[in-house]
Amino acid sequence: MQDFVNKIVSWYEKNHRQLPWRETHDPYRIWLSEIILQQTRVEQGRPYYEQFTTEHPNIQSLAEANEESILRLWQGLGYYSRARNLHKCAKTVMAEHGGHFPKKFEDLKKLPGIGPYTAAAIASFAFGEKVACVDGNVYRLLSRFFGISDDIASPKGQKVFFEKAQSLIPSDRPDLFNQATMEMGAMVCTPKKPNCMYCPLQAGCFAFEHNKQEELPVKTKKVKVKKRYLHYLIIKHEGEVLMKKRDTKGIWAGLYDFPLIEGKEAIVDFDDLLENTPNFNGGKFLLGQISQQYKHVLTHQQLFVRFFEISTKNQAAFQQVKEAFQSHSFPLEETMGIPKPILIDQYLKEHQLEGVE
DNA sequence: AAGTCGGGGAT
DNA sequence: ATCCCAGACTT
Repeated sequence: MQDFVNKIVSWYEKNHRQLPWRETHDPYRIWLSEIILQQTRVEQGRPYYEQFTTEHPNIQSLAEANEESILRLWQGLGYYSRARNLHKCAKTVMAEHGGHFPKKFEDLKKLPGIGPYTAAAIASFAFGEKVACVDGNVYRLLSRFFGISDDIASPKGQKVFFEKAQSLIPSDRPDLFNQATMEMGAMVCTPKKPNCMYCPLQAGCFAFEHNKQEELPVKTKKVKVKKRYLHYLIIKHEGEVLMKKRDTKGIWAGLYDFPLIEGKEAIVDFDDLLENTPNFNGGKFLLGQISQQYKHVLTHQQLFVRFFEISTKNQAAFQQVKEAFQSHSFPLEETMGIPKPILIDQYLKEHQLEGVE
């Protein structure tokens, strides 16, 4: 299969995109880019990479930052456990590895947030180790070219593909091979309507010959989408608003949102909403605007969300509600710097949250 | 092995 | 609407 390697590498050398993390061998920057790019498109991740490297040019800087500032930088990227593991990993590298990443694939894999793919990427791009990167692009490319129909969602299938890639990777410039397989998958061997007419691997491709581009790769994993009905209370008092840090499990872990009332169905007016809300002295609050219902779609959940704006001039009542929801009070102008789900951030930006006082 | 975790772009 | 993106972690 020397031919496969030669074709793909020479295609890469002529056609690849210029990306900032390809201009360096700094393991810190390569690691950072790989974490950002997990399940994330290059064009979505790129500005975050620029922000992170500007703000934290080295791993020591990142390790010394506090977690909330990292989450704030990550805001909008999703899969926030990546950000928390990023920070944890930086601290581990500083504390246990003298500020230098381990160089071996097997050792890299032990660090938080670094799995088989990311370990292979760092080991090959930063340190030249001969270990194959197998991401979604590579599954697709290998599956189609070689006609491999193992399920890429199963550990067994992942093993098959890793071993196939490992059998192909050349000792000379393994990093180039890894970049090339991923770039081919991203630019030519795309999920829908692959560009077979421009593909240097067209001759010899199983899927092209048998017209099975749409059936490969095989992926069984099925996602069931849950519907949830969220009712946020935006409670204000003298220019301050209550916000609550979310638990470390579930969606948006570690981010801030508002006091939340969740129900099995949508609630439309204040009376119904506050009926089941403990410690809420309705008489001391002024009920303000009720927002439209927003539909926020995630991979596993459909969220139907409505915001209820409430204010009070009574300090004691405000304190009482604050404690009832185990929330914190922030000056409105400080909410900008707090890490939030994109939904909350957009609502805050669109509604200056003035008025009702 | 199955479930969970975001937001957005392409089709 | 559906799929999936330079996947990893938890149960």
